[in-house]
Amino acid sequence: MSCEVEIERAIREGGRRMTVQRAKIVTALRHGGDHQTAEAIHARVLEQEPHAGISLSTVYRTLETLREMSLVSPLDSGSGTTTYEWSTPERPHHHLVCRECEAVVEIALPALVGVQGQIREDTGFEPDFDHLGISGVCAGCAANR
Amino acid sequence: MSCEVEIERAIREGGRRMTVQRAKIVTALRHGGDHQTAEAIHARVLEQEPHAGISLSTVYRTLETLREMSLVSPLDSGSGTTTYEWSTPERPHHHLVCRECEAVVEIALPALVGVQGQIREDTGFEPDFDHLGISGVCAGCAANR
DNA sequence: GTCGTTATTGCGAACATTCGCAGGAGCGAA
DNA sequence: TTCGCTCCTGCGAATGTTCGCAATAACGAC
Repeated sequence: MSCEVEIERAIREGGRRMTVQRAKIVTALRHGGDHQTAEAIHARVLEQEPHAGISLSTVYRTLETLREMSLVSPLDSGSGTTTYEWSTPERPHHHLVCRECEAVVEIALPALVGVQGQIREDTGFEPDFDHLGISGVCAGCAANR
Repeated sequence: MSCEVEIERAIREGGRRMTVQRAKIVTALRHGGDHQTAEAIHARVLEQEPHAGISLSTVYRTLETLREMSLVSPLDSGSGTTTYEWSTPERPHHHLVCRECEAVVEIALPALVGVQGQIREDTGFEPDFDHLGISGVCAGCAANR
């Protein structure tokens, strides 16, 4: 999923429509770096085109649509705000979110594939293990106690 | 942690105070079954004592306090409301939350202990793996597509 | 190009949760 | 028992996010 044209085609599949708003949100997401909040994406769109008049609701709805298509991954940072990043299936990773300082560390966890298989066999449930947000306490905060 | 007196002692440790509000919330939690929302706990307290005048903020704050003490486990059901259950360290389990029908299935995942060890070794991060909420799609919803 | 269907948008209200503040209450010390 | 410190509470406002609705616009069919 490297170029905007491919994304447009992906959006059209399944009866979805390509709109100017969606195009702008996708561009903002892809050029704005990782872990952006909905508010930040909204601001970025308005900044580049002040008369665009895009609404925050639309940003949220588009992000939800893109998530359904596995194009973006939300990350609940624990502090009440959700951040979003463009999916990178070629580089699967998870996030360790510190409950105290809210730092986020990326980590690859290939061992989870086994757990995923176990869940599938035991229950038939298909877990979303491609982008887990794991909360806990980071090394720094643990030392500070 | 079987009886209210022990809980009271646990709360007092660490400079916390035992209040009537906290006692009522603990009772409501322990007698109200699993996976209650803050609103439900609040309602249960008021129901048993209509003149108690306990506020919803206090319910949220008490739940947060109890979570810090690992006495309750929150579960984000994905639909925007969080449910709470009394911790059962003697019966460790996780929750599979279906993204489509919101059904919740409990599952034991002893294999996660290995993953926990890997995270700890690689990063020094101490993950909260005692009560994970794993989202995905349940067998029924997967079949219905 | 025009038309009709219907997905999508913007708006404002609703929702669940958190926060700031001033008053009240718990608990240790005397 | 009283006192004082400070933790806790209730209130109302603020937060981030979702929802309902009417208006708009995308896209396939002709």
